Amino acid sequence: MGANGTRPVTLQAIADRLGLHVSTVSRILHAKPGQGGRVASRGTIERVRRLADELGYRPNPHATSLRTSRSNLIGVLVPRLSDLVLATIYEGIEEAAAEHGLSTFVANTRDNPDTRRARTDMVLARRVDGMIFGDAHVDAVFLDGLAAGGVPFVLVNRRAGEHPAVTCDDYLGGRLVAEHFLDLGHTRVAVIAGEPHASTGIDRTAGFADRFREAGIPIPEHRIVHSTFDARGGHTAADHLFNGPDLPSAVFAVNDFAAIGALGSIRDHGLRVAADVAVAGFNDTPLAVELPVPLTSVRSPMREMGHRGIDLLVRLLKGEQVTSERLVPELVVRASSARP
Amino acid sequence: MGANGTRPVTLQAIADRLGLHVSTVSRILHAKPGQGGRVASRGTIERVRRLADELGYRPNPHATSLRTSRSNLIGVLVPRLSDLVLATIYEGIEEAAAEHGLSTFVANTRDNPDTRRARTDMVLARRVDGMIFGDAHVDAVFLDGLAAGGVPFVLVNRRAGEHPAVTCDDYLGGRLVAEHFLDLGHTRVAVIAGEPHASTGIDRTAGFADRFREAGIPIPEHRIVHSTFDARGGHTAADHLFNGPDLPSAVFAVNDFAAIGALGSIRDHGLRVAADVAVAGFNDTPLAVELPVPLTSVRSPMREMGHRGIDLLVRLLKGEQVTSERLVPELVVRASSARP
DNA sequence: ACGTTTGGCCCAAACGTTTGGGCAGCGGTC
DNA sequence: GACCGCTGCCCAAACGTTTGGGCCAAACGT
Repeated sequence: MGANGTRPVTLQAIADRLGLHVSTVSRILHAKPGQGGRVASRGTIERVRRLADELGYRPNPHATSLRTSRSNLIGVLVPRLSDLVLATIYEGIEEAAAEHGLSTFVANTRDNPDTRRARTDMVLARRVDGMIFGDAHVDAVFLDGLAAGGVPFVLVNRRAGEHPAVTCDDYLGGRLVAEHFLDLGHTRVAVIAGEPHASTGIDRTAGFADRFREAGIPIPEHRIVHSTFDARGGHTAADHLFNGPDLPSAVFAVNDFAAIGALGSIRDHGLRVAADVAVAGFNDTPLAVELPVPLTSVRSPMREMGHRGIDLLVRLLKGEQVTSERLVPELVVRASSARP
Repeated sequence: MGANGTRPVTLQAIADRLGLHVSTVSRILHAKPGQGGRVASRGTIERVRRLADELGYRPNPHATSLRTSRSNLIGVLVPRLSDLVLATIYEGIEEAAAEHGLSTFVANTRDNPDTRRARTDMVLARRVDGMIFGDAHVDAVFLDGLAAGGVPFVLVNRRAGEHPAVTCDDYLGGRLVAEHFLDLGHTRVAVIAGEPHASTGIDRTAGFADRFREAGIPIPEHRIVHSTFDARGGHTAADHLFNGPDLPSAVFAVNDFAAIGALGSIRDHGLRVAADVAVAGFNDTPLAVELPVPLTSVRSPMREMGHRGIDLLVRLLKGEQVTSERLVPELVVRASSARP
């Protein structure tokens, strides 16, 4: 644009100045260096290239998209960008997209079906080439519908149905924490399990619970409590646990922020972290290490997930067959789960 | 789109089915209800409208943009979305943009001039109608150039030069904290001042320092230390303060995350928050209240800033004269600055 | 009965690209 | 010297909209 500036320079403008046809200029500026057959004479190519960047030629993406019906745009839907986990994943997506010459379009759905529907429509109306969902619900009915409609997409962070997804191996992550708690001799453990529709929470909880069951210590239902993925949700859930008669000696929160909320609750209940109750989180956000009692957490490759998500989508758009990927997590032990 | 799906329905398709001309259909579907002169007969309008949404007509934005050279796209640049403050502001931007029928395009610049330049180019190449910068540097040379180029933009969060900006009244925020520390009787205070190129850090620090100077207690240079805006940066800066011989009794970090990092440092130095050293942050992020020692902080209307930013930009795009806005902050006192 | 207005619609150009077909001229082969 | 295959370029259509202008018929005024 440029209200005061010169009109943007077009292929036509370049062609006119050089006495060439617009199509010739188009081919020249288009041909990737490595391409096969030469498209014009050495000299012409040179002149066109020079003039193009002397004039600062920028192809008009709308014209291109109109003509080719490819927008090089990717729509990304996340529950909320103010969730550090998703924001970090999105940073990975953006980086990788830029490497592929793609631009991304991100929208918050708040994990709310109506908003998701509305935002998806908006994004689709923009004629994106494909989508990435970071907010999948395990019941994949929405996504099934979309897939049936022929929209190419991949999932990140959460899996759903058989749709291609890049996730952390959440089940394994849960097992790692369980293993650690078992090592410490904990038998009365609790889980702050996140939202029931998110595969992350489900799988992390399942891995954790399975490992304890294998150790002969099944976790009673009332010690597994759902929550939102933020500090406040973790606080509320932990209140639930600590108001009951059956105090846990260790708590696994499936998300660092929920864990921080749990720390708040523990404080409010006059208990001491580690000494009275061990706490572990998930994702190993940068905050974990800075907390007054540093937080044990499972490191998940968030940025990497974004990268892989784009890679997967790009392959999908090329028509390749793609399969889900599961990245491996790593337990980082800190003072919040020190040996009592 | 829709690999398997039907071709998207166009104006032409609707026109053909109804024996009308495409231009007629265009006008009908375009006319906002409240518009003046009728554009077609009642009956025709009805038939077109009905068929359009029966077929699920979606205007092709590329064609529209090509024709009108308006994209209804806004480019947003932020240092990093994984900074909760910016992510929250962006959520506000997105909400407000959606209300105006605009879509937003966000990119991370990492506060790095080269990346900023590159991302700006990319966004401009997409022919956005306007931009919002959340990463302005006080030396506005980059923005001056852009403005000279005729690109319409506004700033949020940080101000720079005379460019229209929506900010928090950071200076006032700094004063509020100073006032509070003075009330508590602190005389040896320090500031973790953020990055020297960000107006937020500068103004908050200035407000704080000015108030202390007015109270006859100028703050020595060595107790004002710069830092990045994240936990690690705050930690490092605080280490600086607490490794010296001249221990402060109160620390103002211009950002909650830096404050959290300071908490980590205080812990490492065997000091107790509040009892030994008071701490205050800025932004009142949701984490502040959950910390083991809840954090005193200045609440800034982040989401609101996003809203106002879009409003300002929209007015600017309409050609109106716009002026900067400064939203008022509020001090929230918590245990981290309890009376010793 | 005859000009003039109005309602309702169509025409065509334009926005900036991409791309399948051409069509000259030129160097070589038989 | 007829033929072939290049090289280097041009032509024109198409993508889906928007929009200034026009045209026809009906309604209106006197």
